[in-house]
Amino acid sequence: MGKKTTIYDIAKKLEITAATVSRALNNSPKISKKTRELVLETAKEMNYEQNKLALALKSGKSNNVGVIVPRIDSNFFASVIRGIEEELFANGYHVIICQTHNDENIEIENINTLLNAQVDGVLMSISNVDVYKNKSFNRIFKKQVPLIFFDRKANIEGVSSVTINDFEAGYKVTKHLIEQGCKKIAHLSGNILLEIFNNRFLGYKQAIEDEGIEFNEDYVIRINSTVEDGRNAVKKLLSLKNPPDGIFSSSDYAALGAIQELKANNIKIPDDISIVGFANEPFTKFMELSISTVDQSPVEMGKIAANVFLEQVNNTDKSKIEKKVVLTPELLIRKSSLKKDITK
Amino acid sequence: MGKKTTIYDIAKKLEITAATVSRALNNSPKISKKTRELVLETAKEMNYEQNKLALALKSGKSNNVGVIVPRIDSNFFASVIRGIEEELFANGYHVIICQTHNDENIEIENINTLLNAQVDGVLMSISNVDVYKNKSFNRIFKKQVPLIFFDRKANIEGVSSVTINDFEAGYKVTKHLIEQGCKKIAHLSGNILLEIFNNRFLGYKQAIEDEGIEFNEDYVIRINSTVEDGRNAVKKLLSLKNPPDGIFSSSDYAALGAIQELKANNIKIPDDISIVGFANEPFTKFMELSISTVDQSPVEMGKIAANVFLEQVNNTDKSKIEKKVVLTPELLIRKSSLKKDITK
DNA sequence: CTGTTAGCGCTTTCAA
DNA sequence: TTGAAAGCGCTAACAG
Repeated sequence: MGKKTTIYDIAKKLEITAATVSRALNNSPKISKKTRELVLETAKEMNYEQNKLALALKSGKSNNVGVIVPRIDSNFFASVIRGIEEELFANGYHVIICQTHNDENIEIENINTLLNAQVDGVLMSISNVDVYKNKSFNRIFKKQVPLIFFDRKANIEGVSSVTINDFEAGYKVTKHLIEQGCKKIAHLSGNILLEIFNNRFLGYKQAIEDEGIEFNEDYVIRINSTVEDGRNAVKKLLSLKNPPDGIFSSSDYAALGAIQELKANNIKIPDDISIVGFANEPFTKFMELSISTVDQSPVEMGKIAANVFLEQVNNTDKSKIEKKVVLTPELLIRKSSLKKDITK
Repeated sequence: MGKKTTIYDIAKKLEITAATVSRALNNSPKISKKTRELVLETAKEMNYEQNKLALALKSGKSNNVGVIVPRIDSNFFASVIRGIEEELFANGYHVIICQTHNDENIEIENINTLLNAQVDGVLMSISNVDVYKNKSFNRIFKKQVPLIFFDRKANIEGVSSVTINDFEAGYKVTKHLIEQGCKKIAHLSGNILLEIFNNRFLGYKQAIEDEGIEFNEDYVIRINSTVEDGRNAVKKLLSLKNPPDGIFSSSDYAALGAIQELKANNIKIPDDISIVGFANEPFTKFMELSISTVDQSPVEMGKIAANVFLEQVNNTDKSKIEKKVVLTPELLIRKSSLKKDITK
């Protein structure tokens, strides 16, 4: 009962050979209709189930892909994974999840164990910018396992990636704030070593310069994407001799913290200070004072990353495919940055 | 370069046999210190990496477990999965994610493909109450693959589960509303066929009866866990000749919709109507009018489910382990149900 | 159309 | 302490 039936069992029963059974099961053309039906029938009778492990060992394809993210319990990453899973499951792949918690050692370990498990590909959002310099990381290239970055990528030649245009996002947000009448715009940034944060910052900078506003170093505060850091950043900003009248936060959570702190100081939003976040976390929409933010279409990002992987893995000829997909961010203007007295 | 080195390669180089290499690599006691060191050394030199697939085929253990949830992009499920992954990765297992989108056919298909992939266990939150009656589902018992339910479980003898005490949760919430002075308490329920929703409902009913309040069928509305359904439910409630003064929603999203609709009708929360949700979704805390809710400690739930699996899989003797873990829900009282003029 | 054979990479008796 | 050989379950090349 615990023992599973193999193709040998059904071969023996039918007094044929395992190869024939295999052919029948796989709809090989070189088999008679009669035996095929017979095999299929008795296979069902005997509750035969294909052992994918044997197939995997034989073919060298596990039909598993690894997905590595900092953590899964953030709406953004969970949504990307949702997209990946939906697309890949439909193509016969399973998705193995790994979290790094932004720990470089764990990140490397994840890659190692995934490769040992013979995954057919790795989709990841890097935690550590320099991870690709690690020796273990190079196994992925040596083994020629398709690697696709999404969102937090490293810039490696020959490696595909799916991102949004963070520069454009930063530019759009800043432009929007300026159009709302803001002249002194602060920026809550993240780890500038990560491309995404650097690009958002560069977009911000470009926008204010394009509008003839002078760049002020004091207005740029580098923080983590947390509510608390957002609050602290605002404390710092308010203590400036010339505090800002607009804030572009690279994180919704920090934007939330900023709003809390501003309210605690009886500062009116958006009239005194307008604010825009980033990522379109669900709560931004639900607040009474809804928070303007940037949508990154994470589910679509996941689907596209999955499809880039599929292309790559199905690409038979030697030509290396390198695909850099850049999605257009969508600025969602909500109450936190929309002044009522402005008529456009 | 693309070809990976096997134990045969290193055996050949050292002019020993693959078996010896295997023993050296696995720290078998029956091997000389000298050859072991030699093997380990050249293994490193040749960049040897164990092929887990071969091991899996040989041993019948894949070191993968499947996790099946309705969808991954909800904070609750993502958090449970986070807990599962953290616990299982530390024990050498990989987590394969599957989503059902509440589609029974997909749910069955997920189970089938996971079993074919030879997972060592399945942790799931069921989408369809009757899924266990499906013939395919029974493969899981025939194969003796450990099965653990979390949150949305079916009541099957011999199957372990990790849940919260939903009855207690429903009871606590309702009692709290009564203590706040509510006398006419409505309940937004879910699919009553799922134990979790039925138990919350039963807790609710018990509480009002314990307090001498008459149960009113009109106050119980069965909806989906969405903002829109929450709004519609409130519309219905407000149209009653005797509308409620308190609402216990089995879903935070529905609670949010309810609040939106109440506000649209200029009804004061919590003074005119108090409201409590369920699940402690992040947004409930962030609203200006923060929403009272029930925390289910999802990360811990995941960790426990993982540990129940580990116990089960490591249990060598024949004795069936059936473990039904029931966690205590925590009522989080926030603004939406805390009347200022009440002094306790 | 079907059978024979070999092999994917590893572990594990059984002998030596 | 090491070697030889079998086998996990499947597929594919080669014969017939």
